This record gives sequence, structure tokens and C-alpha cells, in this order.
Amino acid sequence: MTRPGGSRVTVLPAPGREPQAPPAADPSSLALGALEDSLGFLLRIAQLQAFERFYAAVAGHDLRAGAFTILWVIGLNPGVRQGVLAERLMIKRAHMAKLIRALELAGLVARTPSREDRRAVELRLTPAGRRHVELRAAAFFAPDSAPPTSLSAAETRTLIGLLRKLTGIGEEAP
Amino acid sequence: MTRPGGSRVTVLPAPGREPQAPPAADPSSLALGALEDSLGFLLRIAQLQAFERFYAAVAGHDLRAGAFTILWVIGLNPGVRQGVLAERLMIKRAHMAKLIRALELAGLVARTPSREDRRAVELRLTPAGRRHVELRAAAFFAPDSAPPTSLSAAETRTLIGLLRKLTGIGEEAP
DNA sequence: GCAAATTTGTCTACTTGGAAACAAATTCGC
DNA sequence: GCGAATTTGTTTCCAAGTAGACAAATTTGC
Repeated sequence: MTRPGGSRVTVLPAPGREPQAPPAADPSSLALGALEDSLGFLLRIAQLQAFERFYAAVAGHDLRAGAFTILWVIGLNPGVRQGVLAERLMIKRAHMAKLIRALELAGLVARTPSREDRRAVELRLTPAGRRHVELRAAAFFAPDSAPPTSLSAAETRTLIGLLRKLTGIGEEAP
Repeated sequence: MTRPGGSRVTVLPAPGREPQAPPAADPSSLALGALEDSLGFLLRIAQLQAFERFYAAVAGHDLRAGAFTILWVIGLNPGVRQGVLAERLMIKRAHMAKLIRALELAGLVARTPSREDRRAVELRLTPAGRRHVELRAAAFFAPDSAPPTSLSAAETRTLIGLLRKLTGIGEEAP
């Protein structure tokens, strides 16, 4: 399982002369070198694959992952402020402003100015917003109930646990 | 480590009445509910955090992750075609066309029409492109040598192994 | 009390990425 | 052969996301 080069993997591509092998018409047989050990690269590919699977599974449910996530978290945290939401979901504040305005225009979210801090805005689901979330929650979380085929159930649990630890998400300061 | 609800985690937010708790001004104390068990959500957050760390670490090296990755893979697979590259790196072909043109204009990549298939284009690094990659490889892969602080070295290896298995990247069909 | 610094959300301009339609070349059916 | 379907890369247009400046409100230093 360990790689030929150990952990010092910054092996440069063979300088100058080319491998005489044909250009490799099959994507899965491309040489990736040290990228195969790169956490950032693997996370990127894994995330894109997961989104692809997700949108393939929920096709036609008019369900956008980002919007649903925002509504879900507002539903669990009524009165949450935009900036707090943005920081936790890793969405830039400028972008969150646009997303929230769209949700407000759609009648799913209510924005009320905070009384404690008159710069801030408190977010809540409207009744329509709550209905929207309730109707789509099962479809949204369905892919998590039937996890990827390439991992066993135990491996999936391990992976989720490690990702929680890596991101600091399921288990904050005690 | 198991969650209160087991694996059937589609618990809807408390309908109607609000938690009387204050709006939670601290992002890390937001309730996320079933999102904390969602592989897609965790992968998304982990990837964004990883990119943030990456760009913080290589600040000023004029190093874009996507462009470097493309150059790196071309360097390892001279003569590779655009579509193959796009599929493996999960970049849409329309986008790849733009990226490759930019790299060609920058003098880093040479595009030569394939003799076998006159629609296709073969990609190679120019000498300048090879120099570019060699100069930046150490900085690009540095974050992988000093992995995240929240995981032990063993956990990081396990995580990388699981991600390889999930994505099918380090270990193709035997 | 009050000027300076910070925070909160917003705006404009820009970059990144994708969907759909397309031309050219290739492969398939027959 | 030869027309139909497919593949390859490109173009155009649009959506998603970011950067940086900004006004208003708040907090901080004194």
C-alpha cells in the first residue's frame, strides 16, 4: 500500500526524453505521479464525483445542493445571521448576500433586522420555506443512506469520521 | 462515535416552534443536524478548507492549482489528448479548451494535431513549460508533506487510502 | 464623549466553470 | 461505398463564486 517513493514524493516528470509509450487514450490509465498521494487533489476529485452522483440521483427534483443546505441550517438555527452561516458553510459573504436575496425573493426566507446589532440581519424560514425543506429533505439525504459502491459500510463510516475530524465539524471543543 | 439516530438520519428540523436559544453568534456552534453525517457535505467543506490552506501556504508563488495540475499531468503523459485529460481531472471539455489555450498562449504547452485522428490534438510541455513545472513542484506538493494538524500521520494515510478507493484513483482494475 | 478601528452586509467588476449548439473528423450500419 | 450516428474540440452565452471597495453600525482606546 505504501508508495515506491515513501513520503518524499516530489518526483519530477522524466526531464527531456519522452516515454515512448502511446499517448494513453484511456483516462484511467494516465500517469498522475505524486498527485495520487495529494490530499488536496483527492479531495477535489472526490467532491466533484460526489456532486455528480448527487445531481444524477436527484435529477428533476429541482434541488440545488447549496440552496438546500442553507435552508436546512436556517431551519435548525432560526435567527442565525448571514455572516455566521457564510463562515460555517464556507461561502463568501458577498456570495451569501446574493443567495439569501434569491431565497427571500422566492419567499422561502424572512430577513428581519437584528435588534441587538442594527447592522445584522436575522434569518428564518417562512412557512413556505419550511415546507420546501420538509418536501426535499428525504431526496437530499438519500445518497448518504446508500453510500458509494466502492467502499464498504465500515470504510464509509471511517471516512466520514476522518473527514469530521479533518474539518472540525461533528466534534467541536468539548 | 455512532450518532444518536443511527444511519436513518433524515430528521427534519423541529416544525413550527423555534428553539428559544439565542441565534448562535459563533459559527462552530451552529446546529447542522444530518449534514454532519453527509459524505457530500463533508467532502465539500474539506475540499474548500484544503484549498484555502493551500493558497495561504503558497501565497505569492503565482501558482494556480488547476493550471499546475494540468501541466504536471501533461508532463507525465506527453502526447495526451485534451479530452482524456479533461475526463481524468474532472474538468469539462469546454473549460479545458479555454485552459489549454491560455497555457498555449503563455508558451507552456504545445498543441500538435494527432496524425491518427485529425480531430484530436496532442499536448506536450514546451521547454518553458517543463521549467515552469520543475520550478513549482516543490511548493505545490509541500502541503502534502506537512499534513493537516487535526489528523495524525496514520490517520492521514488512512484518509488518503480511503479517498483513493472512493475515487478509484491510485488503484485501477488489476 | 469621541475619533479610530472593526464588523456586517452590500455592490460592482471580474474569474472560474458549465450547458448547449456547432463544425470537422471518424466510426457504424448496411 | 455512403448516409447516420458518434466523437473531438470549439464557441457563445449564462451561472457560480471571488475580490475589493463601500456605507452603516458597532466596538475600542483614550
